[in-house]
Amino acid sequence: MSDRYIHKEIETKWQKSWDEQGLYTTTEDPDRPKWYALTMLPYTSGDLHTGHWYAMTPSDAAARFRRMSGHNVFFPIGFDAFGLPAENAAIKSNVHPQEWTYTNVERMQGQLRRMGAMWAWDREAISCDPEYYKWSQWFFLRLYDSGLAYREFAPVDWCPSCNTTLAREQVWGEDRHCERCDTPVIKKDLNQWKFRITNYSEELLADLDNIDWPEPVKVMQTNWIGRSEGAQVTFTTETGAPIEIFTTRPDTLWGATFMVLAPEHPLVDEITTDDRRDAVAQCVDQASRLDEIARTAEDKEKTGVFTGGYAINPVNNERIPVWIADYVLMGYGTGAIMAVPGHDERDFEFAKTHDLPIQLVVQPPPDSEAGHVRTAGDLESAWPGPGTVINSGPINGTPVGKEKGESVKAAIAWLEQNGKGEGAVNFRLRDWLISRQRMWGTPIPMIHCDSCGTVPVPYADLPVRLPDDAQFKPTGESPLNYHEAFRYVNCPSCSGDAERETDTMDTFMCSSWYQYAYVDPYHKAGEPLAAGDTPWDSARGQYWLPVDQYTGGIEHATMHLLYTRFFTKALRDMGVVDFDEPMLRLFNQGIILGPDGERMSKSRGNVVNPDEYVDKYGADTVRGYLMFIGPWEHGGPWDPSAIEGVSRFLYRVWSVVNDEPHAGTAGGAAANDAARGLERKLHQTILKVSEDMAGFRFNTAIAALMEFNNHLVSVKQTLGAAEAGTAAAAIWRESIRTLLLMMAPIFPHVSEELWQRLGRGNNGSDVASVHLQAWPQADPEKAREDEITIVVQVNGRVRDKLSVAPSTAEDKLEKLALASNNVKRWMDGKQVRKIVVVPDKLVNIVIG
RNA sequence: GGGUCGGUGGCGGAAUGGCAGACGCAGCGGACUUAAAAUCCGCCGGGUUGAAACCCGUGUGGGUUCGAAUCCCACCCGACCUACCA
Repeated sequence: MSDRYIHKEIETKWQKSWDEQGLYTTTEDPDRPKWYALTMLPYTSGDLHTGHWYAMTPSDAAARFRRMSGHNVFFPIGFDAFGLPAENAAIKSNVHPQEWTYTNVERMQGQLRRMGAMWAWDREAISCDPEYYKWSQWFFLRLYDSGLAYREFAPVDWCPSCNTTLAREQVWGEDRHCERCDTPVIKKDLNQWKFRITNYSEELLADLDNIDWPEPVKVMQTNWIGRSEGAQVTFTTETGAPIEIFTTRPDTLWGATFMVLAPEHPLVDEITTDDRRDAVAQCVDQASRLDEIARTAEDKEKTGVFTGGYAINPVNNERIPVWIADYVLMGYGTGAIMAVPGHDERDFEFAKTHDLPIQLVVQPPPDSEAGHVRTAGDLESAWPGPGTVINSGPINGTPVGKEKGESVKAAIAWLEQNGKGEGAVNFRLRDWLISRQRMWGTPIPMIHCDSCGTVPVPYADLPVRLPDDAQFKPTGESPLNYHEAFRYVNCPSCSGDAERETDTMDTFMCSSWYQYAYVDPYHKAGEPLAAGDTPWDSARGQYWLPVDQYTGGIEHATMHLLYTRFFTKALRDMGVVDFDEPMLRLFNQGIILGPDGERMSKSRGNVVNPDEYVDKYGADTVRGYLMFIGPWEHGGPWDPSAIEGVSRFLYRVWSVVNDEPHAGTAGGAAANDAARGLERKLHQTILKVSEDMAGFRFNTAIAALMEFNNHLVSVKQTLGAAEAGTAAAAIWRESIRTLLLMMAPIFPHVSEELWQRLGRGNNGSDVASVHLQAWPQADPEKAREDEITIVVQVNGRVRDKLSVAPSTAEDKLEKLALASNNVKRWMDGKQVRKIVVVPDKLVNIVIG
């Protein structure tokens, strides 16, 4: 073994040793408080990139810190293994997705080991394993039994490049593009399976108050769920058909001068008069193709056509025309609106474009910018603001507030009294579409039978296995459709000819419950399942669940993080778990950027390969560098020269701890002073680093460790060579041991190596691992300064400094300050008006 | 358009009401070396200065306070999210 720091040697050595010692095997120990630390699982892409290192190694440091602080920590790892890239690779190079996936898993396992993280490999779970997905299927059946899974024929979002439908959450941006390939989606009418996440809208919103999650995620989920209060009102067509509408402004019902239906609205056909049929058909057609055309942001002109039909406004029996327009969305509310052009900007614009009547029903306050408005004709734009209700029969004179208030309440009360409508709450959240027309996913365990209808696969028959020999043709239909042995089965109910569902599940289904799978992966492997089973060992689940600390990127705010919350609430209602939320605390790390400050991407050529840097500097340096860049939640650009600083730090620590100092050069008083100074610095550092580690502030923790090491360097010749048995020698030794303990979570390998060298007995035997040691405790008495600096200000400007003992009395500080020559000079004979004394900090003398 | 977060040396950042710039990178000077690398020591916001003292300085303008990078108001700039949501 070399006396130099050779990272490659020690990192491989200790990774192997920790494995052999079983340092990170999981045990349920009821005598110790548990801590479930979870980092978002990687997809089996084939390569662990810098982003993974940035997400995972600080997570590991936090978990290690918890462990040293006395918790029994569970820090599992696994793979999200189903999904399109595997299937696309299969189409391209004719390898089975399974082969592609497991080759990648193997490679990534190796890369993950190089991080030196405390992964619980004994609880690894891979989502494409049949013993994993049989439970995904079990969950599907339980959701189906609970009425939370249903099949519906409806227009859905389709990605023409991925050749599959998508959930609403996977359609992003103004141009409504696919979340994974950026292709704009189109609409298709298809029979698809959905989960009733909307049953939990209210609870998903309310429970955000009970979890310690970052505010941005809470805001994004709140907006996504999109709760709005208002009223449901029934209009009637002249032919007698009811048109339900939702409005947040029932107080403006008397100002409705026309109605607008979404082009896909089921009543469109019925209400359209013969003379308008061609124009309406053309508009409907155009709307259905709208998503195929890349819409420009400026093109906001409201297009629409008159249906020829009329409806009766229930509040005043007025006959108003019914239009269709694409600014009304079938997916929100009821797909029909009352248009109040006087007080809604979109309606106003539409009315102006199509020359429709405008009615004023809220008189703007005289002191407002619309104070001059007396009639609808005076309006230059809609007035959505406050005022007084006018032209509205029974609710005339009610004040309209800036927020929803009295006028809305009055309108709802009137509607309810007269049976015309009622108060209602509407959500933006849509049900979760989980069908995918792809092969590499969990088969949906359903069978379609001509005589029995849709029949669930019996629990005992799970898993419904993916065939090993499916053909991959990008047809837009699931390849399982073309696999006869898979597709044609007997009906479990009547034994007649039947067909399997050939769509597979969204991979977000697998990750909605993976935190539970880790507790006891592949539970009941090889055994038949029943509805009453629990998907993991109950004792293990009781001990570990729920997740105490989750870490991961914010990009999952309205996908995975919403789905897994829904899933947990559904499981609770099925009696599978007894808590409401899957992850009690969440931390979002930032994004690591390329050296140019841009997002890393192959096309930009700014991708940093972590393996290269691990080879050059070692895993400890890469870990430390990533944590030293700045606050973890900020992310930031990778700076190839700044990593040198962390590397140098480790070499300096190595030489401080490992290299013999030159023969003693100082003794007596000098050594005693230096020892007292070092002891103080040591305890101050413990305080600082403990706080920072607990708060994920790794950057300042590392800065404190560096500072402490610099201090050690400066006193090494004095103390490191002190005679054994002296107090000075004892403090030196305690200091370097404690430095290694504090470094262990961030720099696990080099800390272990130096810890062993330091502790090794005369016979050369190893001591217990540094990672099994307790986190050091600071003694505030020892951290206390003997002498502190008090700043003396005159009119808020620093004019002098005093050195005094801590806790010096205020009046004494005041006297000392006034006695200062500098202060006298600046006072220049002026009157003292006031003296502010902040104990242990400053004295400010106000003159003038 | 709406929302959230942010703006501090050449750079990453520290300080969240009390000495602005901890820690590190880059740079400059020096030691060691035949030389270079590595390492070690010193300097390192601007003005002014032989040096000290002093003055200016945390996106801009105003306010609160004995005292503001930090709190409040308005504005400018940037990042991210979201968007015809009735």
